[in-house]
Amino acid sequence: MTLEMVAARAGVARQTVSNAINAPELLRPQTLERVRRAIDELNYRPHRAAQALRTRASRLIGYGIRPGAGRVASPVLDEFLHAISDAADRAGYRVVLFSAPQDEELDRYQQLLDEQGADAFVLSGTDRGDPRQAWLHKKGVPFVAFGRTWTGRDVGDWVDIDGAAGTAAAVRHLASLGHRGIGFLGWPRGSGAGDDRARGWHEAMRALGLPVRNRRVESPGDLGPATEAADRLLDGGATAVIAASDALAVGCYQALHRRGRTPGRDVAVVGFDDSPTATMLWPPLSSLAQPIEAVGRECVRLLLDRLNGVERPAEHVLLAPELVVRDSI
Amino acid sequence: MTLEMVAARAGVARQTVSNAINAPELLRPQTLERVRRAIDELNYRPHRAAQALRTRASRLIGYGIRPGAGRVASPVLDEFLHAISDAADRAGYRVVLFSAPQDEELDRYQQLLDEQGADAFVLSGTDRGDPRQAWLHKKGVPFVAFGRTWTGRDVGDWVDIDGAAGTAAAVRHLASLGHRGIGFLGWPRGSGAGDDRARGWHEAMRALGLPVRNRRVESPGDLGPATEAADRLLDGGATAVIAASDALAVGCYQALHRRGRTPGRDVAVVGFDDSPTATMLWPPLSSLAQPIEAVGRECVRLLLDRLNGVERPAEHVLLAPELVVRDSI
DNA sequence: GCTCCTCCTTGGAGCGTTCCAAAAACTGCT
DNA sequence: AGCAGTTTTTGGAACGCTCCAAGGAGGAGC
Repeated sequence: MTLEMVAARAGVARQTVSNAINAPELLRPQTLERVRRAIDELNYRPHRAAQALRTRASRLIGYGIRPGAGRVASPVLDEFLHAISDAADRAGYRVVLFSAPQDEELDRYQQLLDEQGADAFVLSGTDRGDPRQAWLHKKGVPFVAFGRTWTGRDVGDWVDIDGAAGTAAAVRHLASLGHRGIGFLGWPRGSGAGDDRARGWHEAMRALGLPVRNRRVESPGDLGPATEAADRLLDGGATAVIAASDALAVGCYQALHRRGRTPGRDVAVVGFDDSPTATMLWPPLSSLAQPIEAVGRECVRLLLDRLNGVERPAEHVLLAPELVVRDSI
Repeated sequence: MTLEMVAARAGVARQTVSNAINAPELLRPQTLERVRRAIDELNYRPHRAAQALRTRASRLIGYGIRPGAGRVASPVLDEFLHAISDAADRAGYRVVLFSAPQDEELDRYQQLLDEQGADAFVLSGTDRGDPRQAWLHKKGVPFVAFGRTWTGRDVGDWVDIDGAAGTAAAVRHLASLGHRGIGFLGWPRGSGAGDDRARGWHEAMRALGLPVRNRRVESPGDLGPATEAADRLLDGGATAVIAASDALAVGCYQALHRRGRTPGRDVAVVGFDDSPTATMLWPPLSSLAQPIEAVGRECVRLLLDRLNGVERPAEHVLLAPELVVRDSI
């Protein structure tokens, strides 16, 4: 099925059919109608490779995945991919996956560009000093990142979760219930997202005039270490705990159980991520849900700007997580 | 960067460079060497769209995702996508995502075929009577499914987790520890995977001469219902419980806690899926881990056969889950 | 030195689309 | 009806690659 065949059926020239699809305003209404009917009848769809060859645009968005990272990589990747793929689809783009082992990451991006296998990229799992942003920016390749580089010198568009807004909202919610001893159970300083979430807690506490001294603890790991860190908060008399992740919140649950206390009834606990685990705990864990769907949509929106040649300074979008209240409060 | 430019540099004809890449055995060693050097020096990579146009093959593998399904859709999708994308990459293929809402699913597959946006498909989330397999088979489109249709009339290749082998292994493991009252906590009859897992438990029990009467319960939902179902097993004196999923196993944990009993010490509990939640529970839940990575590799292996025109009857691969023993046993 | 044969290399054509410039069909006005 | 100006339609060329059939180089045999 080609343009030529549609053209024959509609009794017009090849180019006229092409125009009917790409620039319908050029056709006389009755011609357009005739061509459209032929397209429908034949169920014609343009051949993507031919379009790509001629227009030098693949209409594909590259998404590099780091093999071996396995299930720990990013628990939300799944949903994020759904979201960007869905949003891209609506704009006529598709997401193509490629493997990008960390040691030859940039080479793989280069390869995709060389073979014109993608017009743009979506990055995720960005961490402090990720080289990809600067590299892509220098090459003038459109891209958007889910996550900041935390260097303060971001050169491209990004969308991220406003961790600070999330923890701050949790603080305010807990304070409105009468809590004054609200602790923060986080990771060691140095990680961008971790520090951000801690900051939100800290600022909201100060804004409310609540004491922060000895109310912040750091856990180097998820299970045992988190339990010990939570112990310190509880020893200090905290009546509520906000954790930087659901996994850390589980540590707090353990610490409470060991003391014969019950999350929710005795001490309020709030996690972060709203992972599937949250509803499986008892009592169900309240958590800050990341609006991943919205992140994906925003990423694609920003990317489409670039793909359409819109000139504007780098845009940064922060989306606030939503506190999902369950019985742990 | 085109073939022509590489040819100019190597002092040969365009076609010779193409041969150097696609049929190196046709070239005299010294010519090949010369061409290879030119390719390296210029960092040449064939333009995928041009290749696709000429060879009528996009070297893309389509993966349809059902939008809106969200995080519940498939907890393992993430890892699976990594695996197939990685394996495909090694064979020069890439995975392209497209949205396929359930109500117009086949149309979307058709669309991709019409625009030659993919040469083959990987299906997942197949359930009883999934129409996609038969449809693709009729059209002669290469595909492979992660999961059976459970109709007994599968027309194409598939790879699946051997649920029965998993639960059977769990039964044998528990029996070897001296358990005789081993219960099965499953879903209502009618789901392919659920019945399969129940069957493995049933057959292994009988093979070991252990009683199955009143040892199988069904839970229509995850949390409350699962706890009640587990209660019935415990009332019946079961000393070990094998659950059809980690979520159900959590129900069993609840039932035990309510009775003041401890999983592992008092009653052994085994889940299925080895989800991230398993390690976050206390005590850490033993579970049957699905070899998703291997499933992905096998899927791609089968698919490549078809893409390379290998003629053979449909092949079905069953991969056994691995029992990950933690403190809940 | 010539022919014949084999092995290697080459130019032309075409995949299906869009760009471009030119032709054709209209329109309104004399 | 004829003309200029505008709108609509058209055919040729090109994107970068691989297929195909034909050309050239080199070696064996006379």
